[in-house]
Amino acid sequence: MKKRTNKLRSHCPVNYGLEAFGDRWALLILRDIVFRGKRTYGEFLKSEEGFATNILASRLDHLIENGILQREGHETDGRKDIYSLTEKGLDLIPLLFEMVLWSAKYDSRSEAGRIIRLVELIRKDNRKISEKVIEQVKRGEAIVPEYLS
Amino acid sequence: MKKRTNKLRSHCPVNYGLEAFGDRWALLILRDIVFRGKRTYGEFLKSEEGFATNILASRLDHLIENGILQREGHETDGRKDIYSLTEKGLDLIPLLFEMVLWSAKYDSRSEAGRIIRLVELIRKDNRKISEKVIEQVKRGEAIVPEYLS
DNA sequence: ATAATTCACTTGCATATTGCAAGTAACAAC
DNA sequence: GTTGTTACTTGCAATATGCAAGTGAATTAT
Repeated sequence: MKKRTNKLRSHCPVNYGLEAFGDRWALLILRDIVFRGKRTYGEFLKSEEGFATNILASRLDHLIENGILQREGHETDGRKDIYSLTEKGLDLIPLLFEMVLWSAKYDSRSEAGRIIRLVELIRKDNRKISEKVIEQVKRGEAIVPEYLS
Repeated sequence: MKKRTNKLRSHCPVNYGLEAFGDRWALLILRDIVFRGKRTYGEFLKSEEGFATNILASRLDHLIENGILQREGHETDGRKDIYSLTEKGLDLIPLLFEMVLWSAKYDSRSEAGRIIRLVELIRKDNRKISEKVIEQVKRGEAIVPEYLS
């Protein structure tokens, strides 16, 4: 992916977002934090899409550089780091949710079928459910279990 | 970009979206249709981010293959094609708007500063303003002029 | 105390994508 | 019929992707 060189292609808001998280992997990391409560490199590695180790490392760094993720050492295991969303990252939850809505509508085989209740809540009031989920994620919770059908 | 081979990495809704439009150029095309009323290859080419001709062609094809864009011949000029959003593509407007909100908040130099009224309307009720804008875009209108400060 | 294992990467390299510059075919203008 | 425009395609160099193997630090097992 294009390395950030302190010079954006433009300051258009869509472009800004694309440069911050717009590739085929970055938002999957955010998804795994929000939906599954994942926090470590090893957990992220175990996704159904199959991250390459160097790509995962590169994307984690990119998200940190863009202020969307933060990294801190593990409490008791010096080998591991813990990744979490910053405020800036948490504010991407409504956008993730719009993706869920869109895909639930247009992918007939979507796994969104397993969290129908969440999809309904997003459709009803994305802003409201996002605020609730932001609090959950701040506490380190995974939201999928609560909504599984 | 990864060529679609009739096999998605997964049917996760976030991944589905990423495979449909998740690279650094595709959503800029949608932006130019929605915000600027652009319709032709030549108009898309003239963006501040600077599309490469082969990349633009490739992304247009990809969006058409994914049912997000449609192409029809120009009424009177056989050299040109007219691109427009399908229903599936129009349904991405709320997501584009969430990107605008997010970037307006986190990019201190954001051009979103020029469409403050639209940003306020999105923040207030994204779904509502999106429905209005979808109708405008269906009529081929560009929304930026109406909201420029 | 030492050896084995785990975790988070890095590295080398083959393959794929990106994007520049030039070129092409169809069409419009003159 | 000639010239210019539009939407691309092509060739190729640069860059990114991703596989497989390897590395260092830390943990666990002995």
